[in-house]
Amino acid sequence: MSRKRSSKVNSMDVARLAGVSIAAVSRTFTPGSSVSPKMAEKVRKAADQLSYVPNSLASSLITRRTNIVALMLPNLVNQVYSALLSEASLRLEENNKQLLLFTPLNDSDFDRTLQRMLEYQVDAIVISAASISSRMAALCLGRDVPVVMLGRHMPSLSVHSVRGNAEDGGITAAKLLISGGGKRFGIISGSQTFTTMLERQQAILRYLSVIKNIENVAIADGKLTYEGGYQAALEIMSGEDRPDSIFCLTDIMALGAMDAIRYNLNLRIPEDVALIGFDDIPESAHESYGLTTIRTPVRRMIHHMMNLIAPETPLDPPQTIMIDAELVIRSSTRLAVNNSGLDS
Amino acid sequence: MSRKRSSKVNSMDVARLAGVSIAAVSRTFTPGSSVSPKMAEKVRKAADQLSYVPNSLASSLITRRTNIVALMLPNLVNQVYSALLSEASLRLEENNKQLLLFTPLNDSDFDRTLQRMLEYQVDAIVISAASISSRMAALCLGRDVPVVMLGRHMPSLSVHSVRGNAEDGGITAAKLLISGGGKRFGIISGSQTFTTMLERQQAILRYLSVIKNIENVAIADGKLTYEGGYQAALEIMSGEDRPDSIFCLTDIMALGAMDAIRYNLNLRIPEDVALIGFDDIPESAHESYGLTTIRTPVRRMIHHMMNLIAPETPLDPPQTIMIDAELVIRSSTRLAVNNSGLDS
DNA sequence: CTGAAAGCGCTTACAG
DNA sequence: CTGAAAGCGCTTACAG
Repeated sequence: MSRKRSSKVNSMDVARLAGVSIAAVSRTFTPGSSVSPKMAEKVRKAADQLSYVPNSLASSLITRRTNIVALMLPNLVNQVYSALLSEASLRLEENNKQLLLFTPLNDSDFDRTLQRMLEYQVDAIVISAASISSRMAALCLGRDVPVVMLGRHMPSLSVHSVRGNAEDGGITAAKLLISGGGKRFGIISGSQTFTTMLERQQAILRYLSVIKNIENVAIADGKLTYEGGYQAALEIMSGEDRPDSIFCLTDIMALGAMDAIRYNLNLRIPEDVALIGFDDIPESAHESYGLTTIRTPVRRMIHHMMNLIAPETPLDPPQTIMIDAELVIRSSTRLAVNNSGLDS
Repeated sequence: MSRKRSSKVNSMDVARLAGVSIAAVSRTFTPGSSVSPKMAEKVRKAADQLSYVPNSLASSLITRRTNIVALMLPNLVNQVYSALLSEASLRLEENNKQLLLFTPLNDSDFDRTLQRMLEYQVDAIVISAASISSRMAALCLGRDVPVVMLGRHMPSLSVHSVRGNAEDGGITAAKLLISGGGKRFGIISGSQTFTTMLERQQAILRYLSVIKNIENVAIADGKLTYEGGYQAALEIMSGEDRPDSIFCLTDIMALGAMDAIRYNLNLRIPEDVALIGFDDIPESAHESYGLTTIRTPVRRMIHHMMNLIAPETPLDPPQTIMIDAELVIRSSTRLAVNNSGLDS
């Protein structure tokens, strides 16, 4: 069978047909190796004839580089993660690296996932919105594989991290809603296991409290989904002191909240209620929504990630890269009624 | 340095510490191998002590299985692909397989991408909405790696394929718009390089023409994006014989079209114009849209894909699995004015 | 159940 | 520039 023969073609077969050593065929397929054009020509011809495909696993065994980077994402229902993945895939592809994707089912098997990444000898590990034990972090460090956390910082871990400035983002959001005349505030929050959510919320609450002396803020859990945001909005808006301004800790929840407010509660946005989100997912720009939001700087995050996983970048000391918040104003918020909010 | 030592721990180190052979350590880490509990215990202890992580690349060299399946997706801006990826990732994870992701930049390097997949010795190749040369298909077949195309069928290729029934979907959509009283029709189409788009469009046109004798259908290219759909809708609606019914070959374009119709043209949906999409992405269910659509059966597609890439499934003969269209009625279409449309 | 040995397909000093 | 040889870290008949 041609099938059997074909599946066994290796560098020796090519070498034999070309009448050269296996070192020669290895060299012609290794950019930068010293082979005469004549030799390379012979080898390539033989390789083509046999449909030879080099085994990168075997070569990785020796070179100790796989050109595979592992990426761990919590899910893809939130478009931010799609965007992160998409951008990472693009940049990696440009650099001839492969992306090995992991989306752990339950939060509990992060460490097992990490273990599998190491078994595959990945060159680097990128983790978004998930945690990792210090034991595993040490293991990665010990094996010289860089780890970068996206959108989360764990000072105790001594791994790289890249994230938006949640503190700054929260303050910017708070300033905007206040400047728009906001008096009563609500927050639709997400799972507290995501530190980013916590940081955003705390920044907002602190600003409201310290600067504006506002203490009673309605908070509801939007569960990081459209439906959750929808329900959370209904909950928040059913209270006696109905908010006129709502912070949604992610855009996807904000979209749900907007739909609930418009179509279930029949209120106007931003006249009756102003909303601001976080992330800037594509849908937020749709004319149906026009959500004002604090953008998650996906491209810049991936740009820094690429630098951090480069072999030239030392693992130690771990770098913490913080990217400034970027406000995207659309139509879900009110214009400043005066300058007091923005200046204070 | 502990770093250096740690990065060199292999089965020999473990064997030495445990006082056994390397075969023994290999066996304790290979489920189903015959090792006495006593031996396994000794080995595990030594392995833990050294933070040993087996090198799956080395073992793949011998077992000829990597447990890696390669997935090629055109992009992630369309949420259908996110859904496909998400579901595939989930199912693969459950089966202890890894997902190696490829998103080729230009259509031209599909073959090069495929080559790289083979270099990594992936167990299977899954391709969505992209083409592959017959040469590469033969190469995969020759190396015994199953290839399954998602949402596209190429009879000439002799690889597996799984897809929704585009013909049936197109007809279902046409029937619905006709039953809703549609008289003048428009189509917002996508890139013709995607056979699925072509099939949907042809099914619609054929049905309109053959069954209803409707020949002049306005067609505009929506470029498979929200913005493209928006522009295409403006274009189609600016013609003299303004359509009262529009087919959008993907939901994402339908969303753009809806926004254009409502907010730019100030027309009502479905009273002035009815729209139907294809895919059923999450946004289509949002209350702001309520898009009636023909669902792409993502879960069932991935389910079949998993079966097709199983080692038990023979590569030959290639299987073509066709999944029936599923109509999801929401509020962007009109109710049947009478039975004539649905019955004919 | 266990170990010694061959070998998976490649790369890389080393010597020429 | 080229080849012979050692070796990357593992698995698997084979013999005991």
